[in-house]
Amino acid sequence: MQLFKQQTLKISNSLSGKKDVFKPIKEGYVGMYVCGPTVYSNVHLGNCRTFMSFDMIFRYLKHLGYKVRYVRNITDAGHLENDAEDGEDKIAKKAKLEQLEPMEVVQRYTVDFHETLQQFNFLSPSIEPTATGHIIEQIEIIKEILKKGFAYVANGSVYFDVIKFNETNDYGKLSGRKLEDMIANTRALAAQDEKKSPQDFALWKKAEPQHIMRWPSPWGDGFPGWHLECTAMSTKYLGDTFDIHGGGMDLKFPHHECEIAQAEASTGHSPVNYWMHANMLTLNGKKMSKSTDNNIYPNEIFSGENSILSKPFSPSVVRFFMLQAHYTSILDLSDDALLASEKGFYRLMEGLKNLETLAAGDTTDFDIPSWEQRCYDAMNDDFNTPILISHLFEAVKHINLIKEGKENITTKDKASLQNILHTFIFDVLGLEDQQESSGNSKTLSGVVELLIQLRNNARANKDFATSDKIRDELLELGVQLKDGKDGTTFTVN
RNA sequence: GGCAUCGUGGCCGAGUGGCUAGGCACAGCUCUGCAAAAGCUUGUACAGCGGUUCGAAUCCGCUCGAUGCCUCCA
Repeated sequence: MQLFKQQTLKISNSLSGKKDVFKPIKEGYVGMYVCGPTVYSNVHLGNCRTFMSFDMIFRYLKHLGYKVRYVRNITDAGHLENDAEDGEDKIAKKAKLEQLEPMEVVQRYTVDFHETLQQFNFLSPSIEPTATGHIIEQIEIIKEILKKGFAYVANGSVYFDVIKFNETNDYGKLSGRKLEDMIANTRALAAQDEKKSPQDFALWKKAEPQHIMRWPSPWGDGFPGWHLECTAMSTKYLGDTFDIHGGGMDLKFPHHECEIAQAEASTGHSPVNYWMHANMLTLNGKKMSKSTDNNIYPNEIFSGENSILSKPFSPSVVRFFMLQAHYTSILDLSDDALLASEKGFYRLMEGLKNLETLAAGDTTDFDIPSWEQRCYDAMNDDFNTPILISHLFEAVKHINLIKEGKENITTKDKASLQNILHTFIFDVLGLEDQQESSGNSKTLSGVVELLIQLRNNARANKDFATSDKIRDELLELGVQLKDGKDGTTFTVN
């Protein structure tokens, strides 16, 4: 069952800039941390893509037999609007706006987040820590960084000293930036007096009297900086050095760069072996963003209530659509692309159903073991789901040929094929056959079967007016009849 | 302005120094009472211009274009 001993997994590592062979720190175990959402509004589809990519990665690692501890945080405090003096906490700002308690805001959007992810069939992470639950840990790290001399206190706030850090370490190694360039290109911001250098970032911010969310600290009442929470929570649950750290591409700089700096400053060594970045989902060719309103919410897609798409699309179709692109590529959402994915997805599900009904033969005209290995090869090559899906369609093609009587499969191979397909489609890709789960299916299929019988009787009597009427009217209701070699089947759209 | 990524056939989207991606759409054929479904076949694409090479869409350079980051964002 320890497939990882047979398969060589390669991962695109943003830190090395290459595809590296994955070797966990402790054989058989993987520690993975992914930056979760800031719960100050509903998750939009762009957010979901990142979490979906890591859900797929989590699933595949588990499938390979690794014991994975997957930590995905909830940012419920400390996320500043900007680093300027008037920096305001996103949660607190929203709370004032809506006349709610900050924790009420957090609760509302955390629930929304979970509900949305559930619809997409995400697995729960092993631990889902919150920033506010780890204030003590964050203060401890700040103390440690101060002790090492890489931070300074200014007027009740604590800042990370980037220039000092860069003397002994490499600030910018993840994002490919040089500190000199950054300094040369810094825009002159007003009210930066507290910071020694504009590149310095807050570890702890002093809370102004009107600030609602505040905690006591050795430097006075305040709240932690955004970058720090991920350092605190990742190292608390995964150790000072862990295997995989993931997140959206847009967090690479400065967020992840700062995480590296904080960890190296406090512990003296690099916190993460493999940095993974999921690319953006775009809409109208532009990145989805809460602040620019260029976004679409999952529920708007499921319900069809939006101005972009011609019809509703189910969560599995959306999931399939996203998995047809590699997670490191930018993907653009469009009606045409979703329509194409929807048809493809139904074809895949249809193939799976057809497989169950195949009659077994004496031989198999389809090299299943080598095909299976190609499926693994695709996933081992940096989780290449588009290639995996193309292989799945290859299997569908064979299934249809067998159904047509043009190829054969033995009982044993049929079971094996069924097993492999189920594993990849449902366990690894996390897709769901939503027609199956749509309830009432027993009644419906009974009724349709009856109509099929009536239609076949009519056809036998050459009463094509009746048979076509049954066929066409069923189609209008969304039931498509399919005349095959061994009788008639149907699908519901 | 700086850093980075990308530019693939009608659309979406993989990939590789020389050999079929795949899905959707379109066309022809097979099957069918007719369709649909399914199967088969065809399309010969890799932004432009140079260079390296026996050979490049794949490596290098330049040009053009797009996007991301540089300020909050997955």
